[in-house]
Amino acid sequence: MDRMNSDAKSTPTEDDSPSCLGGDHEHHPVKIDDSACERAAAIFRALGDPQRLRLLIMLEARSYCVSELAQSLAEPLPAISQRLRILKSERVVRSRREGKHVFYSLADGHISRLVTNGVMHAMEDT
Amino acid sequence: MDRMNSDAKSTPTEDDSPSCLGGDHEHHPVKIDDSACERAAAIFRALGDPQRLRLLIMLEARSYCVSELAQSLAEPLPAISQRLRILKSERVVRSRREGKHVFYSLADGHISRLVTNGVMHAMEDT
DNA sequence: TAAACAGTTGCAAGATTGAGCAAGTGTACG
DNA sequence: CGTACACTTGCTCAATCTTGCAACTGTTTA
Repeated sequence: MDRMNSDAKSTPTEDDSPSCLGGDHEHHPVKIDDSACERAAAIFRALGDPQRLRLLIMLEARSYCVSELAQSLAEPLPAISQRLRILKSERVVRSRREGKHVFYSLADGHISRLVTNGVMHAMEDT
Repeated sequence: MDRMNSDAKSTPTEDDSPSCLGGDHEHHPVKIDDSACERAAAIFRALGDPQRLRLLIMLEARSYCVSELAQSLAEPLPAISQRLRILKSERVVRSRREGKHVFYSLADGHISRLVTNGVMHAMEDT
Protein backbone atom coordinates (compact mmCIF):
# COMPACT_ATOMS: atom_id res chain seq x y z
CA MET A 1 0.00 0.00 0.00
CA ASP A 2 2.75 2.28 0.83
CA ARG A 3 4.57 3.73 -1.97
CA MET A 4 7.97 4.68 -0.97
CA ASN A 5 8.42 7.91 -2.66
CA SER A 6 12.09 7.46 -3.03
CA ASP A 7 12.16 9.67 -5.98
CA ALA A 8 15.49 11.21 -5.35
CA LYS A 9 17.46 13.24 -2.96
CA SER A 10 16.96 16.86 -2.45
CA THR A 11 17.58 18.97 -5.47
CA PRO A 12 14.23 20.65 -5.66
CA THR A 13 13.99 20.28 -9.38
CA GLU A 14 16.10 22.56 -11.34
CA ASP A 15 15.56 21.50 -14.89
CA ASP A 16 11.92 21.47 -15.78
CA SER A 17 10.36 23.72 -13.22
CA PRO A 18 6.93 23.32 -14.75
CA SER A 19 5.65 24.25 -11.39
CA CYS A 20 2.68 26.29 -10.80
CA LEU A 21 1.54 28.09 -13.84
CA GLY A 22 3.40 26.31 -16.51
CA GLY A 23 6.48 28.43 -16.69
CA ASP A 24 5.26 31.95 -16.60
CA HIS A 25 7.19 32.63 -13.48
CA GLU A 26 10.07 34.91 -13.25
CA HIS A 27 11.75 34.08 -10.03
CA HIS A 28 13.56 37.15 -8.90
CA PRO A 29 15.66 36.49 -5.82
CA VAL A 30 14.30 39.59 -4.15
CA LYS A 31 16.68 42.46 -3.94
CA ILE A 32 16.18 43.22 -0.30
CA ASP A 33 19.35 43.73 1.66
CA ASP A 34 20.15 40.70 3.69
CA SER A 35 21.37 42.89 6.49
CA ALA A 36 18.18 44.91 6.45
CA CYS A 37 16.20 41.73 6.54
CA GLU A 38 18.07 40.45 9.54
CA ARG A 39 17.91 43.77 11.25
CA ALA A 40 14.19 44.02 10.72
CA ALA A 41 13.73 40.51 12.00
CA ALA A 42 15.76 41.36 15.07
CA ILE A 43 13.52 44.31 15.78
CA PHE A 44 10.38 42.28 15.27
CA ARG A 45 11.77 39.65 17.50
CA ALA A 46 12.41 42.19 20.21
CA LEU A 47 8.76 43.20 19.95
CA GLY A 48 7.63 39.61 19.85
CA ASP A 49 7.28 39.09 23.54
CA PRO A 50 4.19 40.03 25.51
CA GLN A 51 6.22 41.23 28.45
CA ARG A 52 8.47 43.41 26.40
CA LEU A 53 5.60 44.62 24.29
CA ARG A 54 3.75 45.73 27.35
CA LEU A 55 6.78 47.68 28.38
CA LEU A 56 6.81 49.38 25.02
CA ILE A 57 3.15 50.16 25.17
CA MET A 58 3.72 51.95 28.43
CA LEU A 59 6.68 53.78 27.03
CA GLU A 60 4.54 55.02 24.20
CA ALA A 61 2.87 57.35 26.63
CA ARG A 62 5.98 58.74 28.25
CA SER A 63 9.31 57.93 29.77
CA TYR A 64 9.44 55.67 32.78
CA CYS A 65 12.16 54.66 35.13
CA VAL A 66 12.75 51.01 35.85
CA SER A 67 11.19 51.11 39.28
CA GLU A 68 8.00 52.57 37.95
CA LEU A 69 7.73 49.97 35.28
CA ALA A 70 8.46 47.19 37.71
CA GLN A 71 5.85 48.52 40.08
CA SER A 72 3.19 49.10 37.47
CA LEU A 73 3.62 45.66 36.04
CA ALA A 74 4.07 44.11 39.45
CA GLU A 75 7.20 42.27 38.45
CA PRO A 76 10.68 41.96 39.89
CA LEU A 77 12.99 44.75 38.99
CA PRO A 78 15.74 42.61 37.53
CA ALA A 79 13.28 41.09 35.09
CA ILE A 80 12.26 44.53 33.88
CA SER A 81 15.83 45.63 33.62
CA GLN A 82 16.70 42.60 31.59
CA ARG A 83 13.86 43.16 29.16
CA LEU A 84 14.81 46.76 28.77
CA ARG A 85 18.32 45.67 28.11
CA ILE A 86 17.20 43.47 25.25
CA LEU A 87 15.08 46.25 23.82
CA LYS A 88 17.95 48.65 24.13
CA SER A 89 20.37 46.31 22.43
CA GLU A 90 18.08 46.43 19.41
CA ARG A 91 17.79 50.17 19.68
CA VAL A 92 14.11 49.96 20.32
CA VAL A 93 14.37 52.01 23.47
CA ARG A 94 16.77 54.57 24.81
CA SER A 95 17.87 55.25 28.33
CA ARG A 96 18.92 58.40 30.06
CA ARG A 97 20.13 58.74 33.57
CA GLU A 98 18.67 61.29 35.92
CA GLY A 99 20.06 61.23 39.38
CA LYS A 100 19.78 57.71 40.60
CA HIS A 101 17.03 56.89 38.22
CA VAL A 102 17.30 55.60 34.70
CA PHE A 103 14.50 56.64 32.42
CA TYR A 104 13.65 54.67 29.35
CA SER A 105 11.81 55.85 26.29
CA LEU A 106 11.09 54.64 22.80
CA ALA A 107 13.96 55.16 20.42
CA ASP A 108 11.92 57.01 17.80
CA GLY A 109 8.56 57.50 16.25
CA HIS A 110 9.09 54.68 13.86
CA ILE A 111 9.13 52.16 16.64
CA SER A 112 6.12 53.78 18.17
CA ARG A 113 4.21 53.38 14.96
CA LEU A 114 5.29 49.80 14.62
CA VAL A 115 4.01 49.00 18.07
CA THR A 116 0.77 50.84 17.50
CA ASN A 117 0.16 49.13 14.20
CA GLY A 118 0.79 45.73 15.66
CA VAL A 119 -1.49 46.23 18.60
CA MET A 120 -4.20 47.76 16.47
CA HIS A 121 -4.05 44.87 14.09
CA ALA A 122 -4.22 42.44 16.96
CA MET A 123 -7.29 44.19 18.28
CA GLU A 124 -9.07 44.16 14.96
CA ASP A 125 -8.31 40.55 14.34
CA THR A 126 -10.89 38.26 15.76
CA MET B 1 33.04 65.79 47.77
CA ASP B 2 29.64 66.58 48.97
CA ARG B 3 28.76 68.56 45.99
CA MET B 4 29.99 67.40 42.72
CA ASN B 5 27.09 66.59 40.56
CA SER B 6 25.71 69.92 39.60
CA ASP B 7 23.39 68.54 37.04
CA ALA B 8 20.83 71.09 37.90
CA LYS B 9 18.27 69.16 36.05
CA SER B 10 14.74 69.60 37.07
CA THR B 11 13.87 66.33 38.59
CA PRO B 12 10.58 64.90 37.49
CA THR B 13 9.50 64.62 41.06
CA GLU B 14 10.57 66.52 44.07
CA ASP B 15 14.07 65.58 44.93
CA ASP B 16 12.75 65.49 48.40
CA SER B 17 11.04 62.29 47.60
CA PRO B 18 13.06 59.22 48.23
CA SER B 19 12.08 57.75 44.92
CA CYS B 20 10.03 58.34 41.86
CA LEU B 21 7.34 56.11 43.21
CA GLY B 22 6.63 58.13 46.24
CA GLY B 23 2.96 57.63 45.76
CA ASP B 24 1.83 59.95 43.08
CA HIS B 25 2.26 57.31 40.43
CA GLU B 26 -1.23 56.13 40.82
CA HIS B 27 -1.86 56.23 37.12
CA HIS B 28 -3.55 53.26 35.53
CA PRO B 29 -1.45 50.30 34.53
CA VAL B 30 -2.24 50.69 30.87
CA LYS B 31 -5.61 49.54 29.76
CA ILE B 32 -4.50 47.56 26.80
CA ASP B 33 -6.24 44.26 26.41
CA ASP B 34 -4.04 41.48 27.58
CA SER B 35 -5.25 39.35 24.76
CA ALA B 36 -4.45 42.04 22.24
CA CYS B 37 -1.03 42.40 23.71
CA GLU B 38 -0.33 38.72 23.46
CA ARG B 39 -1.78 38.55 20.02
CA ALA B 40 0.36 41.44 18.83
CA ALA B 41 3.42 39.86 20.36
CA ALA B 42 2.63 36.61 18.61
CA ILE B 43 2.44 38.40 15.29
CA PHE B 44 5.68 40.25 15.89
CA ARG B 45 7.22 37.04 16.91
CA ALA B 46 6.17 35.42 13.69
CA LEU B 47 7.84 38.25 11.81
CA GLY B 48 10.90 38.06 13.99
CA ASP B 49 12.81 35.54 11.96
CA PRO B 50 14.93 36.43 8.95
CA GLN B 51 13.84 33.35 7.05
CA ARG B 52 10.19 33.95 7.61
CA LEU B 53 10.54 37.63 6.99
CA ARG B 54 12.11 36.96 3.66
CA LEU B 55 9.17 34.81 2.77
CA LEU B 56 6.85 37.64 3.66
CA ILE B 57 8.84 40.12 1.66
CA MET B 58 8.41 37.94 -1.37
CA LEU B 59 4.73 37.52 -0.70
CA GLU B 60 4.35 41.25 -0.60
CA ALA B 61 4.77 41.26 -4.34
CA ARG B 62 2.39 38.45 -5.16
CA SER B 63 1.18 35.01 -4.28
CA TYR B 64 3.62 32.16 -4.52
CA CYS B 65 3.29 28.45 -4.23
CA VAL B 66 5.52 26.53 -1.88
CA SER B 67 7.68 25.08 -4.62
CA GLU B 68 8.33 28.46 -6.07
CA LEU B 69 9.37 29.88 -2.74
CA ALA B 70 11.58 26.92 -1.99
CA GLN B 71 13.23 27.25 -5.34
CA SER B 72 13.72 30.98 -5.17
CA LEU B 73 15.23 30.80 -1.73
CA ALA B 74 17.14 27.64 -2.53
CA GLU B 75 15.94 25.83 0.53
CA PRO B 76 14.31 22.48 1.16
CA LEU B 77 10.61 22.43 0.66
CA PRO B 78 9.71 21.10 4.10
CA ALA B 79 11.52 23.99 5.67
CA ILE B 80 9.50 26.47 3.65
CA SER B 81 6.32 24.64 4.39
CA GLN B 82 7.08 24.70 8.06
CA ARG B 83 7.72 28.42 8.09
CA LEU B 84 4.57 29.08 6.17
CA ARG B 85 2.73 26.96 8.65
CA ILE B 86 3.92 29.11 11.49
CA LEU B 87 3.00 32.26 9.64
CA LYS B 88 -0.38 30.83 8.83
CA SER B 89 -1.04 29.81 12.40
CA GLU B 90 -0.66 33.46 13.32
CA ARG B 91 -2.85 34.47 10.42
CA VAL B 92 -0.04 36.39 8.85
CA VAL B 93 -0.44 34.57 5.57
CA ARG B 94 -3.29 32.80 3.87
CA SER B 95 -3.25 29.77 1.65
CA ARG B 96 -5.47 28.76 -1.19
CA ARG B 97 -5.37 25.57 -3.17
CA GLU B 98 -5.23 25.56 -6.88
CA GLY B 99 -4.94 22.19 -8.43
CA LYS B 100 -2.06 20.49 -6.81
CA HIS B 101 -0.42 23.70 -5.79
CA VAL B 102 -0.92 25.71 -2.67
CA PHE B 103 -0.55 29.41 -3.06
CA TYR B 104 0.31 31.60 -0.14
CA SER B 105 -0.30 35.29 0.22
CA LEU B 106 -0.22 37.89 2.93
CA ALA B 107 -3.31 37.86 5.09
CA ASP B 108 -4.09 41.54 4.63
CA GLY B 109 -2.73 44.97 3.99
CA HIS B 110 -2.07 45.51 7.64
CA ILE B 111 0.55 42.83 7.67
CA SER B 112 2.04 44.17 4.52
CA ARG B 113 2.39 47.57 6.08
CA LEU B 114 3.92 46.10 9.17
CA VAL B 115 6.54 44.27 7.16
CA THR B 116 7.29 47.30 5.04
CA ASN B 117 7.65 49.55 8.04
CA GLY B 118 9.96 47.16 9.76
CA VAL B 119 12.21 46.72 6.79
CA MET B 120 12.27 50.41 6.06
CA HIS B 121 13.19 51.18 9.61
CA ALA B 122 15.91 48.58 9.49
CA MET B 123 17.30 50.16 6.36
CA GLU B 124 17.31 53.62 7.78
CA ASP B 125 18.74 52.43 11.04
CA THR B 126 19.12 55.61 12.87
C1' DT C 1 32.57 56.94 55.28
C1' DA C 2 28.82 54.02 55.60
C1' DA C 3 24.17 52.96 54.59
C1' DA C 4 20.26 52.94 51.52
C1' DC C 5 18.27 53.10 47.26
C1' DA C 6 18.20 52.27 41.89
C1' DG C 7 19.78 49.31 38.36
C1' DT C 8 22.70 45.99 36.25
C1' DT C 9 24.84 41.66 35.55
C1' DG C 10 26.37 36.52 36.29
C1' DC C 11 25.16 31.96 36.44
C1' DA C 12 22.36 27.81 36.31
C1' DA C 13 17.66 25.70 35.64
C1' DG C 14 13.70 25.42 32.59
C1' DA C 15 10.84 26.20 28.67
C1' DT C 16 10.32 27.15 23.75
C1' DT C 17 11.80 26.90 19.31
C1' DG C 18 13.90 25.98 14.51
C1' DA C 19 16.09 22.47 11.40
C1' DG C 20 16.40 18.08 9.09
C1' DC C 21 15.06 13.69 7.78
C1' DA C 22 11.53 10.49 6.72
C1' DA C 23 7.05 9.14 6.13
C1' DG C 24 2.14 10.53 5.31
C1' DT C 25 -1.82 12.93 2.74
C1' DG C 26 -3.87 14.49 -1.33
C1' DT C 27 -4.40 15.63 -6.11
C1' DA C 28 -3.81 15.10 -11.17
C1' DC C 29 -2.99 12.24 -15.05
C1' DG C 30 -1.46 8.28 -17.92
C1' DC D 1 -5.47 1.63 -10.83
C1' DG D 2 -1.34 3.25 -9.78
C1' DT D 3 2.35 6.50 -10.30
C1' DA D 4 4.33 11.03 -10.07
C1' DC D 5 4.07 15.40 -8.19
C1' DA D 6 3.06 18.99 -4.36
C1' DC D 7 2.83 19.67 0.13
C1' DT D 8 2.39 18.49 5.12
C1' DT D 9 3.63 16.63 9.44
C1' DG D 10 6.01 13.49 13.21
C1' DC D 11 9.95 12.88 15.14
C1' DT D 12 14.21 14.07 17.55
C1' DC D 13 18.32 17.03 18.27
C1' DA D 14 20.46 21.18 19.14
C1' DA D 15 20.48 26.04 19.81
C1' DT D 16 18.26 29.79 21.94
C1' DC D 17 16.05 32.47 25.13
C1' DT D 18 13.78 33.80 29.93
C1' DT D 19 13.79 33.73 34.39
C1' DG D 20 15.20 33.91 39.29
C1' DC D 21 18.19 34.64 42.83
C1' DA D 22 22.22 36.68 44.36
C1' DA D 23 26.01 39.59 44.02
C1' DC D 24 27.84 43.82 42.13
C1' DT D 25 28.12 48.83 40.47
C1' DG D 26 26.80 53.40 40.97
C1' DT D 27 24.44 57.38 43.12
C1' DT D 28 22.49 59.98 46.87
C1' DT D 29 21.93 60.97 51.66
C1' DA D 30 22.91 60.93 56.68
